[in-house]
Amino acid sequence: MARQSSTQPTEVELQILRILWQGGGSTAREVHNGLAAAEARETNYSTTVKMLSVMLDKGLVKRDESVSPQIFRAATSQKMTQRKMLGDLIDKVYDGSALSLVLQALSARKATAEELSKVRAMLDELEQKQR
Amino acid sequence: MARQSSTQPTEVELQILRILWQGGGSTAREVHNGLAAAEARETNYSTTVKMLSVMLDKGLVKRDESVSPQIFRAATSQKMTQRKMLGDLIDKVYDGSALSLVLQALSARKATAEELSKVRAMLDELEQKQR
DNA sequence: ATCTGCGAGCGAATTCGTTCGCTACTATCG
DNA sequence: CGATAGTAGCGAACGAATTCGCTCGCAGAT
Repeated sequence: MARQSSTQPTEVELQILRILWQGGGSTAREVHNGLAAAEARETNYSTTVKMLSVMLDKGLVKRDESVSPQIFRAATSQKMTQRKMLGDLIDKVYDGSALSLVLQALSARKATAEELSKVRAMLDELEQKQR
Repeated sequence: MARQSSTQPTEVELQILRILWQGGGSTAREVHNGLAAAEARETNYSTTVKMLSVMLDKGLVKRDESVSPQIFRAATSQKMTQRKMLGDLIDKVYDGSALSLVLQALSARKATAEELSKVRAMLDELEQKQR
């Protein structure tokens, strides 16, 4: 049991994690339904259960066995996972340059004025710290 | 032959693409050496050749057979690939919010003053367009 | 007490990415 | 002309991720 750490969550694992992050904790049944709802995913219920058990082995999720049905929770916060995956993407496809990623993210998706001002605020804050 | 479109390049495929993007075009041998140099990758030469042929099938690379040794080139630009992968990441782990990704990217990696000003310039430009 | 439905879990089957061994071809070297 | 070295390609093998079939146990309904 227990591998983890080195590798990123796979596709399906990520989908499951998203459901868990949303609900804060879900039963296998809820995860399965969420999965079926979100994606064009027509997999068997037992597949979902299996995924959860695999993820438990990997340490991606925690399980509360004291209640029935059992409740699954993500082992790591969404923030942490985001941070890690973002870093990986930067290394792998942006040659380590966070800057170019940011620029592209800004230009790719049209942001609202409100969003832009938030970014601006963040910039101000960063420049504060720097001096 | 020819699958593509739906799925992202895999790990190794991405490494190969990076080499191709750099050189603008490379022989199998060059790719292999590049691979060996960059990563702690001790794979056989024929593995590299196979990967290239798989990627050719998928449409990830193009091949110039008129010369010998043949020259491989990435089928899509680095920019395009970045854009696509970035979009995917935003959808998959940031619930579609480019904003939170940008904020996190900015805060995670400490940027230089120069970088920050570039971001600022981009912001200005975006706000220009908006009105 | 039986039947029925759901939770839980195991192990086999399938798919996909990755690796390599082996063969064929070409061109150069002596 | 062989011998030698590098390129090209195919199919098998392997491992990891994903899928499911089938079994078991427990609760509530009949």
